Amino acid sequence: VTSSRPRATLATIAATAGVSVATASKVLNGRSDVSPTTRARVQGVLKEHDYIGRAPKSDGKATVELILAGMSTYAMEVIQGVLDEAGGADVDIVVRSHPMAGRPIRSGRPTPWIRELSASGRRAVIGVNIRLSGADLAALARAKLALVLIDPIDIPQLDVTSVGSTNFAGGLAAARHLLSLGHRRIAYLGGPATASCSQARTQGFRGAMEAAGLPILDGYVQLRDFFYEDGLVGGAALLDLPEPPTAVFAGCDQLALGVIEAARARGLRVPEDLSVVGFDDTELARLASPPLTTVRQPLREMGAVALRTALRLASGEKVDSHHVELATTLVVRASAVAATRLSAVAAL
Amino acid sequence: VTSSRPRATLATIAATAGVSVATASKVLNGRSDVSPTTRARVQGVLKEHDYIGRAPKSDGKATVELILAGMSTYAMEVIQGVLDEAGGADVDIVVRSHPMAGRPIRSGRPTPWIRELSASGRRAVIGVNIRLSGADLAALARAKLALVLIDPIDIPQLDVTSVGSTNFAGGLAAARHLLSLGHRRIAYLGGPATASCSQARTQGFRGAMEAAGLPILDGYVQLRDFFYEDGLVGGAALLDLPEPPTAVFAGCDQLALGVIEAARARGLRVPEDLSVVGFDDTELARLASPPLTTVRQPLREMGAVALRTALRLASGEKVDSHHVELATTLVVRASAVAATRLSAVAAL
DNA sequence: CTGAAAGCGCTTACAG
DNA sequence: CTGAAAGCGCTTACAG
Repeated sequence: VTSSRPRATLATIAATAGVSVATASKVLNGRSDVSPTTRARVQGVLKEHDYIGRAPKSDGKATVELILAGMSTYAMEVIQGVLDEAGGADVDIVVRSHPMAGRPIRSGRPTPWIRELSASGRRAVIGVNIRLSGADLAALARAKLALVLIDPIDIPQLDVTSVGSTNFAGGLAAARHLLSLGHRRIAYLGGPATASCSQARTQGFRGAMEAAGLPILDGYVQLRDFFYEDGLVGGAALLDLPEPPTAVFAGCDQLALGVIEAARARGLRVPEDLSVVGFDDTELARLASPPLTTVRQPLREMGAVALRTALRLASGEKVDSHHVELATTLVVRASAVAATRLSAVAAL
Repeated sequence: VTSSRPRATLATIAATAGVSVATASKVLNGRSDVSPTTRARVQGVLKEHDYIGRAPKSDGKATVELILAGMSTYAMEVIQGVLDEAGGADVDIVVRSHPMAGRPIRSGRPTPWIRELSASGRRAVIGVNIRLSGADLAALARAKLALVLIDPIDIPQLDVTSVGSTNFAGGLAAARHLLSLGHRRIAYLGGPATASCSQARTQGFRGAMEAAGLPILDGYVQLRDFFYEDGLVGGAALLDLPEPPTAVFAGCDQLALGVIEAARARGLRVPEDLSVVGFDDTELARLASPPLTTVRQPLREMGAVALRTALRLASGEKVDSHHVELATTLVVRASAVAATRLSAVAAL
């Protein structure tokens, strides 16, 4: 774990392995005319020194790696933002998806893909909805790779740069909107309590209800995951309550769509019989029927900001704040309307 | 447009420009101690020869470029498929989005991004929903870059490798499904007549109707673009017909969602009052309310096949067929149901 | 199977 | 401002 020795050259590799440069070169290139023992020895040294060959032509385009916890309409917007910014900044973006990257961390060793990364000559890396262990962070630092996290699962840490959005304010705005529409029986269907963005939204909701002096009824807060299926079962649970809500605030658009479908399956119409507000404002919200009223996270802008920040970090600049939050805004479409007299009265 | 001269070396550049290698090197690296005239001359020669420097170390991971005509849930599925396959094949994928790349072609010069591409040492390129001019193709060939197109806009050409899906069979299956449900007044809302995939779907629809001995009523075929907004206005046009359809087959999922929303805006329920079938089976279909019955294109598999093919091409292998089509399948969900007695009777 | 030697493509310190 | 010369990091044909 030497912090910063100069890039290893074939000559030093050869010397360390006690062979000629010619032989080392043959091993490197997988030629067949090398004895197995020699080959093994040289390969050992090669690996040990993290040999990566001659420095790449510097005038080649910089490339930054974009790591997704999985593909989704959410990820799609972020990618779009990063790509747009990359076009202007003249950098290449290599995308990879690691479905495991959002899961809890076990070991103390860096995740395999971090090792690969250090050898690949990237300028920086951007992680979306990802969680990194201390070992990962250390490996990245050792490889001198700038890192920016978008909407990190864990609460923003001092030693990682991250960009998010104002989730608390967003939760507040969603609940207030429903309140201002005259709803009183408002339920919340949220994502996992372990994700920091999710916690903030939940507290925003609670805050608004409290400020309005309204109680949160029994069973009116459901915390699951962020998927459509969770919306389906969470929505069902809410609608099957003895005293069902007249409005549901869902912690993301997929959850909201699940609620809408759960309502439809019960013969309930949205927004006539049930108002629904989502969160994110991905493509899904615009294309839903009815079009979804939702809290917009500026995902494209978040992608663009992440890339700009990563590039700045990579060129050695200090960054003002290790965490920035872009503003969320309420986008009013058609899935939430004024509470009917009936339901408003029923709530008294 | 020389077909295949060896990679230019600095020595030949210098000779052509009538300077020493040292001077050429200085120009290449942007050193200041070169006279403006000399610099200009050398730069001219550099550009003329498409100078790209020493061949990159071959043992670095291969990287292939994925070019999208734009970001969408369709593109998202394809990316996912390419990424999955890339993980196994150990190649990096750099993604770029060129919103213009699907537009009609004007000039006889290669598109700017093709020029950049040749210098970047990619192993191959995959284009999604893209159209390439002869000049583009020639530039790619000159750079010895393998190319595979996914769902090309133009009819598959002999000199480009492409992968698509059985659009005609898909169109046929969609229409037959509606027919088997007892619908008679079936309309078609399709994408642009200029896209070959779109033409095939349209003909599939016509074929099924013809085989059933049913006429296609006046105004029952609407050809627009593939966007949600087109579904909205196309759906409106269809529903406002004096004799509106009882079922609509839409040429893609976004169009179908537009139709569903157009119906909702008129107080019509899907599927009770109107059956809708889509095409593609992107995320949108699964998450729609009601969940969309649609013709599935195996977009992930298409991405995976495209990458495998591109890699094979890049390593000099011949490929059996310059165009392969993966099978489409009808996915029955909830947006299309049996025609009500009323509408079935009305159609007689 | 190994390595001395020639060579390639490039860069850089330096003399003019 | 230019280029001859030395040098770097690597590869390859070939002698042993």
